[in-house]
Amino acid sequence: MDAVTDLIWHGSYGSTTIDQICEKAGVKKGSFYYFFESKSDLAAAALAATWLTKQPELDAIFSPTLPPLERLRRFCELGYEHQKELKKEHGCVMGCPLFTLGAEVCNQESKLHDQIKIVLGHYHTYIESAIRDAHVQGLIHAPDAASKARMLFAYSEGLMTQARIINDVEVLREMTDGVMGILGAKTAQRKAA
Amino acid sequence: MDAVTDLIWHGSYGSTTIDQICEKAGVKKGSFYYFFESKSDLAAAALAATWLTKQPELDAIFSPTLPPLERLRRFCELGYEHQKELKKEHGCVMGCPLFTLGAEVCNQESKLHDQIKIVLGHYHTYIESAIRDAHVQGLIHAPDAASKARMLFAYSEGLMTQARIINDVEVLREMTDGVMGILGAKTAQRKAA
DNA sequence: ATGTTTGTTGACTGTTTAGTAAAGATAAAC
DNA sequence: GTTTATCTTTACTAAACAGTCAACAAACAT
Repeated sequence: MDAVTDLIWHGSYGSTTIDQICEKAGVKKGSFYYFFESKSDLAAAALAATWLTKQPELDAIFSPTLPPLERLRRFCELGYEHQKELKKEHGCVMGCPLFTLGAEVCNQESKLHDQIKIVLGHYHTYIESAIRDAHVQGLIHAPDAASKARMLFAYSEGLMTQARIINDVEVLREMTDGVMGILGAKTAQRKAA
Repeated sequence: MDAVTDLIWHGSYGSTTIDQICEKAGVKKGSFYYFFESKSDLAAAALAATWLTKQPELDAIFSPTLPPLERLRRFCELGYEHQKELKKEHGCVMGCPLFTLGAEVCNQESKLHDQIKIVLGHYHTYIESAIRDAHVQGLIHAPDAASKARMLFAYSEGLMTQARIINDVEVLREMTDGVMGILGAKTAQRKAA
């Protein structure tokens, strides 16, 4: 699973072959087919496994005990730090694997596509919940939390993907300000003034 | 070129084979290699050709004779209408081929990647120019037009990609309001009030 | 008419790929 | 210690794949 994650992330789903996966994992193809029935099957399993390790981290960041805007700020900063590490390690900005992969396989590999939609939905839920809390607490004006969440989600994923395309992690430093700006939060308003 | 555009757009770059391209184009493989030296070469050429047909359209939308916010509004609405047509025709939301493809091939196919960056840069330029004009005319407060342009770009491309992933064109209807909101333009402020 | 350029074709090669199946290993269960 | 279940490997097939090349056709210039 680590092997397939690395290979897809570095290259793409389509450019990753089962032979490559097996070689990287140090496993023969027969073994592969003993556990998984196809590449998409493995990819979906790897996605689910990755999510299980990410979930506690995100639960901590989006803990309701934290001020809602602080949750979003940490989320943005974590994304930046994470990508920075990946760039150091792999030499290139990876972006959000879910989004990149989702865009690639959405019209083929429906099982994998479904798995991606589920995990992306989780991320969306975190964001929407933080926005709703922020609105209730009067920190921002966002009567339609779902709509604002879609905006934030599109922006953050778009920025991640842009960072990948131009291979520059520094564009992600704008994410916090960008998100706060979209929310009309005070930190950004103070800055604009 | 039409064939490769369709195939990549519907599926992905990696899942598109030269045989498929030739079959769809009604051409034998020998002819293909007479004009192009590889799949990435063809894809880059197709991108450049598509851009040449798009450019006049965008020049019209982003004409300096139009009010700058009107340019952006039309840009968003054109994106929605265009995707709606594509959905009718192909049965699925295609999103922005440049962005999807760019994210897929950025760590391989450097020539194609370069071509993508060039065309994406053009789009960026249109947006930034409209923002700068809007700021000068006092329609919005955006002293750093480049930064705002990056935001708008990330948001619009992110939303396009999201539409592709969830195969729903209706999320794009929010783009105009979203863009105006990010810009802090009056239309959105009025709505929020 | 004849040679030349420009393009097209089919038939081919060798490689990579997904996927299979039978034989072999390992270790726990009885 | 032998059976059984769980894995692992080797060796294979058949299809898909990229890429080549000599022969063929059409247009066109001289």
